[in-house]
Amino acid sequence: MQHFINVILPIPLEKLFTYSISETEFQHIEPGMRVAVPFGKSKIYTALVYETHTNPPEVYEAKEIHKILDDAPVVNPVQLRHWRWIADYYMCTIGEVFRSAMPSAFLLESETLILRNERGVVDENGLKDDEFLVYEALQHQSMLRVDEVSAIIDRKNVLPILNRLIEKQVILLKDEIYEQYKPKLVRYVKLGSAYRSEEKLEELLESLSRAPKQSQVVLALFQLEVKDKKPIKITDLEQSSGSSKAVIKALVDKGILEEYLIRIDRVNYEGENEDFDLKTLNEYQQKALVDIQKSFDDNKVALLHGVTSSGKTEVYVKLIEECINSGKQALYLLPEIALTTQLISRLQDYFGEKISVYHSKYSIHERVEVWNNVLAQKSKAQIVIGARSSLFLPYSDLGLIIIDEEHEGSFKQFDPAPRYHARDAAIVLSKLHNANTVLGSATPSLESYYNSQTGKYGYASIDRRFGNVVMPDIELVDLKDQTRKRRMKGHFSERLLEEITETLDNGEQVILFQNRRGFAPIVECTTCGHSPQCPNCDVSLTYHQHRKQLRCHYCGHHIALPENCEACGSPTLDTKGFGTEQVEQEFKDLFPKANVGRMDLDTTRGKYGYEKIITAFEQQELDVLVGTQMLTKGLDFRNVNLVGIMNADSLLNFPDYRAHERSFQLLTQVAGRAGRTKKRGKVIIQSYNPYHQILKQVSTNDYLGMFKEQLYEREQFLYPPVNRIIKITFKHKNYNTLNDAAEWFAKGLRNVFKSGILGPEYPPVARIRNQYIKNVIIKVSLKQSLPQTKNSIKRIENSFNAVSQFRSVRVIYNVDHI
DNA sequence: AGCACGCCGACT
DNA sequence: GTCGGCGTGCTC
Repeated sequence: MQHFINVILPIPLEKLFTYSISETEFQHIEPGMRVAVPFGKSKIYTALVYETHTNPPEVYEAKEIHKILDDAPVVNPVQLRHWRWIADYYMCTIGEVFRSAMPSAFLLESETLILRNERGVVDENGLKDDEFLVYEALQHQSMLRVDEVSAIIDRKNVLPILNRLIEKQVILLKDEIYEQYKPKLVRYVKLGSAYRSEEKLEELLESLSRAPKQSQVVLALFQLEVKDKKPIKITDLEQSSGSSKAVIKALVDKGILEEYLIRIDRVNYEGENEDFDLKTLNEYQQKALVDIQKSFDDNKVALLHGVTSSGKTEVYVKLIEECINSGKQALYLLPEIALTTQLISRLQDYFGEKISVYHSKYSIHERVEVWNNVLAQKSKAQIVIGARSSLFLPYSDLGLIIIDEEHEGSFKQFDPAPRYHARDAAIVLSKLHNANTVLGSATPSLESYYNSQTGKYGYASIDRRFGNVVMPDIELVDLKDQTRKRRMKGHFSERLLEEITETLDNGEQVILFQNRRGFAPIVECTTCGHSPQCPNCDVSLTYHQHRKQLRCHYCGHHIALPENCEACGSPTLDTKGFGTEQVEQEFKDLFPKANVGRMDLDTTRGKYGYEKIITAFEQQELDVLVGTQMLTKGLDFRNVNLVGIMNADSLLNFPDYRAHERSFQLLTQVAGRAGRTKKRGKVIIQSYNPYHQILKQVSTNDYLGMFKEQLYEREQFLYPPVNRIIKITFKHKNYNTLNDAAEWFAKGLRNVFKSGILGPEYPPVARIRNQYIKNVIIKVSLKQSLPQTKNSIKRIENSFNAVSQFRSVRVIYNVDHI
């Protein structure tokens, strides 16, 4: 009997692929294991076994697998069902879900290596120039990679040449597969076996008397051994002996020390392991906890609506505690930017080593380790705290999912497919595990609040700040008025300056918020009005002061700041608009004595990027922190008493139906950073339009008013939560092709759906990386069947692809686009 | 998605 | 005359 497996490949193809396996392999292989399979003419992919069977495919001969990569499944059946749901709901392939769900180190890569053919007889004169170059290179190097060959002969397509060289017996090819994950090994030292006895030791020290450095090392080693009674890392020895690697190496070479390797986990909690007593909840938290549990009993998702610094985390901690006491796993999801050391160490205080962290700043190796720990149901991974991708870990027994900062748009993956919403996908996952779900926020998304109002979700609230700290006092400042009266100094109004002065005089800290998005500093010629544009995208270049550069935020193109206007030649270039950099600069000029720090994408690169700045601010080395939305999340600064919002209008004027909701959320969250201890905090919001409803609602903390008003608008214009939307994006490098294609598709949609089709329209940035972009939005009524709607769309796409002209147009679906 | 195959313009 | 452009079709 023949045996086969159907596998998922990490490529955007809808179908599963069938490979043949031997009887022995059949005994061994289970769904969820990885196999390496040949695909196409020359590629080897990591595939995931979906099922095994004995039905030979009818129309083709199945290839054999290359090899089995796992002894046991690394993905479980619940995950596969979850992936299937994501692929269906978000209109992508299961292969795309597979690719983004696994740590990249699990998806090994194959590479063709070029080796000398030792047995071939080479006629050097019979080689062409480029062939000779490769031949020559192989005389110096035993092997070459394909991209190296391509660099040598300065051409992309190297296969014809390689084929000729194989024919001429110059080279051989070898397929190399890399398993990317390597366990981390740490180097340890101990005393060489020859020196273990007392007298030998004395002899040794004697003999080293003329090598003070070396004897210092040996003595330090003793001390460490006595102190810790644990193996000693080379790095520790180096440190405590105050000597160098070279000295230690000399001792190892002499055989006085022995070096050995121990495999260790990269992800380790190294804090104190004392049990923290959970503070008892106050009455409001307690009430919320009871309400949440009530929702759980009704099998409902619970929405926890608690104002900023109301102590939601303590409620989560109680829930997690309960969950892990029943032996189940718990997942705490947060937006990437809210995953700060502050929060993690706070949770580690409660749960110690039971916590694993998983997010994008972790290395691929660390991710594999967390994955394996979850898979093995190790207790150190019983609680996972992470960003949206931690949804994909191989949980076998989830009891609780917490989605904190539930309203955050960044839970929706935007760029590579699957374009999933982690909150919604988490709710589905939770259902698959029969687990409980809590959504938490100080400013719930309209969707979630709506669901809690219709009874789909349960609802719990905390409307008081922890310790009865009062909500901050929010003051609106009219920039128009201030400008007219000439009271502005740069971008600072008189009121804001007064408050900053007072706060600094009191030895308290200030946060200044400027969201740079959509209002970046551009350069403009004051003579002709020209501003430098990106050659690849339809945007003005933005000015970055620290490098004196103009940069494109979409494609990364950058040039040095020109001296003269490239259109009219006048040296009258001036910056317009402002971002965090400019706020920082102006502030320094106004308050030369204060220490100011800046927190935005530019200053927080790297794994410890945020931490440096946050710690400096926390320890009050900085008096003022200027930043973007980054500083709204999960940060708890005790000594901040003033928050200044430089310009609220850029948020409000965003061309998008969610702009108002988002502004309310963002401003409320930023305002919540002020006055987290006894004293009442102060917030100043500067705006040209201080009578805007949203600003009023922010200043009076009127969530309900905002909800009602926004919901009314959504109902009027058929937007979520009363309707679903699917966005289709078309991209092509040719302007006309794109327009024709988008129109054609939209017409097809209008034929089927009659109403609810918007567009095609250009997005605010209509060309990125030389690709023109158009969007079509489909509003899908909640009564309409979603699967049927998607089917209709796919059918239109099929006929669309039959038009040869349109085949090269990229079509991207974004279900529930935010 | 990649990647090879196949048919047309600009150059060693 | 070749190199390399990208349109087209396929991958078990």
